[in-house]
Amino acid sequence: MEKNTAYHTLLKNLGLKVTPKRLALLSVLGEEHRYLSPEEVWKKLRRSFKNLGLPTVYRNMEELERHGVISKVLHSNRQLYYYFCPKTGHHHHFVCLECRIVEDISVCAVREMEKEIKRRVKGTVTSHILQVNGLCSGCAGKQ
Amino acid sequence: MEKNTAYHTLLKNLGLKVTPKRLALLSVLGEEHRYLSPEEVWKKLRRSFKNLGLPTVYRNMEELERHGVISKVLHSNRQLYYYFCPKTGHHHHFVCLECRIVEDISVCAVREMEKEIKRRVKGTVTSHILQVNGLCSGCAGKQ
DNA sequence: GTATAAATAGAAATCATTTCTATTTATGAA
DNA sequence: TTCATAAATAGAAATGATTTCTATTTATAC
Ligand SMILES: [Mn+2]
Ligand SMILES: [Mn+2]
Ligand SMILES: [Zn+2]
Ligand SMILES: [Zn+2]
Repeated sequence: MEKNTAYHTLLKNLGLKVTPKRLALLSVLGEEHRYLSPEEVWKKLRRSFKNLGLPTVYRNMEELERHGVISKVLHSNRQLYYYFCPKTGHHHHFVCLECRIVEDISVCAVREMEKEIKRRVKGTVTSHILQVNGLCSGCAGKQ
Repeated sequence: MEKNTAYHTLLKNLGLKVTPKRLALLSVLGEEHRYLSPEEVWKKLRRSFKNLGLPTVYRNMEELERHGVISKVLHSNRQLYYYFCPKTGHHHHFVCLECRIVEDISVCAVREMEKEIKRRVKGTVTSHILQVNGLCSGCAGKQ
C-alpha cells in the first residue's frame, strides 16, 4: 500500500508518524499562498474530519515549525500565523497585512528589498520589522 | 511650581496629562538600557506607589509606543516588551535574549549589521527577524 | 497479529492582556 | 484660588488565544 505523496515522504524524513490529519494539514498549508492561523486551518480541516481537536492543529503546526517545514509570521495582533514556503535557502517574506498573501524576497538587504518589492510586487511597504537576536559579549562569555 | 524635567516636557508635547505615575514610568524606562515587560515596570513602580494598577502600566506603555516614545521588542515568548530608545532617526536594535540589553545599530542592511555587531558589540548573532509589511498591489488598489 | 510509543480528542486550565465602572486627578479658565 | 471638565486611574472582572492534562486511539516495527 503505497502512499507516495511528497507530504508522506516529508513526514517520514522528519521521523514523524504519517497520520491522515497531518497529511491533510500539510495539504491545506501547501495549497495556500497565504499565512494561516491554527484556528483557520482547524476550520478547514473539520470539513474532512468531524473529530479534530484544535490543540492537535496547534501542536502539529508548532512541530512543523520546529522542523523548519513551515515558518512563523509575525503579526501585530500577536496571534500565531504560519506559512508553508516551498522555497529553500535563506530568504525573506513580504507579507500583506490585508489579504495575508506571502511573496518570497530573495535579497536580504532592506534597501534592496524595498526596491524589489516596489518593482516586482507593485505593492506598498508600510513598515518593516528587523531585529537581530543574539548574545551580547557579556552573555556570550558565560555560555 | 516648575516641574522642569525632560519627561514633563515630553508628556506636555504629546498632549498627555503630566501625572506622577507617568513621570515615574518614564524615569524607570529611561534609566534602563534593557527592554522591560509591563509587569516588570509595575513591580518597580510599586515601590514608590502603593496603589498602582497593572492595567495603568499596560495602558501607558501602549500609549507611549503609539506616540513613538518607546518601541516594542519582538520576543519569541510573545509577551510584550518595551524599550525607551534615546536615539532618533531610523535605526535598528540589537537585543540580547539573555540579559535584554539593547544596542543601537545605525546601519540598516542585514549583512552590514552583522559585521558591525560582531565588531562593535563583540556579541553573537544567533538569528534575525526581518519582515516587510505592507499591502500587495491588489489590496493597495482597494484603499 | 502484537507491543509500543506516538498521536489525538475533549475538557479544562492558564495567564498575559484587556475591559469595565466608579473614583480620583490634572488642567485651564473664571 | 476655585471650579468644571475631560483624562487618568484602581480594582475587579472578563477575555480568549494558547497550553496542559488524561484517557483513548493509532501508526509502526517486529
Ligand atoms: Mn536575512
Ligand atoms: Mn531599517
Ligand atoms: Zn546579554
Ligand atoms: Zn494583499
